[in-house]
Amino acid sequence: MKSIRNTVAKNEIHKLIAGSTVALSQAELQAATKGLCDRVTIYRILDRLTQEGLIHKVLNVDGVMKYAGCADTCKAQHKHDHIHFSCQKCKSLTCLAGVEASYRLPAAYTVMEANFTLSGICPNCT
Amino acid sequence: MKSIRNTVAKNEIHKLIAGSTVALSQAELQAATKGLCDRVTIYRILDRLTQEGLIHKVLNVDGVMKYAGCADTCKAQHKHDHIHFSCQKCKSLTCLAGVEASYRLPAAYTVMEANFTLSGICPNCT
DNA sequence: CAAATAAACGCAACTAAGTTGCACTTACAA
DNA sequence: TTGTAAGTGCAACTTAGTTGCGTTTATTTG
Ligand SMILES: [Mn+2]
Ligand SMILES: [Mn+2]
Ligand SMILES: [Zn+2]
Ligand SMILES: [Zn+2]
Repeated sequence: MKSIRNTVAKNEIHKLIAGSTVALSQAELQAATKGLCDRVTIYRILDRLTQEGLIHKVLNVDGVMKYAGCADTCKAQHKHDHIHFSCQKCKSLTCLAGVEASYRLPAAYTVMEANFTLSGICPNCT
Repeated sequence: MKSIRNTVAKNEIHKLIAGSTVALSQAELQAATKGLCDRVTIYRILDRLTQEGLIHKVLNVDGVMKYAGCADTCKAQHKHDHIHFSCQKCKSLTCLAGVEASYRLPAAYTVMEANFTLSGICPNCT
């Protein structure tokens, strides 16, 4: 059984993501931590936190991966079907925690994951 | 007024996209055309076709851009709010032309574009 | 507390997608 | 037919993400 260890870098990065209202990219985390650890280490920490179910990935509209903290309600059962919003002005990517999309697609499709992202102007930039 | 010219490469690539049931990436188009033109040229052709409103972009779940033909109904007014399906087995990305998602998000958000992609198993792979 | 060990890390090298600059070629309008 | 701006090829570059490997360190166990 491969155990997962706690390290300073991991805790710091988890705290940053959990305390952020917007999803963060590896580059943003690296800038925010300024030499705390190597960039490769950040990628590996993000993988671990994702595996542990503490954060979830969101692909931004520019193709760059961002990471957001899992909500409290997520602890019971992970479900990340909420819509995300990508602001074209401030470039922020936000989890719209409560907002889910409904759709009806032809059967024969088996859905395993949903990736819904709207882009436009966020409230802060209006 | 900058005009847009027709070239062999452009026509060939447009035909490939228009005749495909799935969205295609630059790499896939390059493989399908085998030395028709440089890879940079493919990127530039894709940009032009997009600008002309003949194709539209779809970001795949792996962060790679794919391109799909615009539907006939699209000629009246472009609107690409339909859902896309990304198959985890055959890696295909399909426009679900008729299928749109409905959602209700907090006002104060101004939506300009929608990017809805479901992933799972497509009918061909079931 | 000390030693063992597997997880975590740093660094260098690599891949893959996409972009840019510039000289050369070609579609097409005049 | 010819001038010219649009299109192309090639080399170089950027940025995100991955991999291999030798070294460090958190945690377990005696
Ligand atoms: Mn979660
Ligand atoms: Mn269209
Ligand atoms: Zn989210
Ligand atoms: Zn589409």
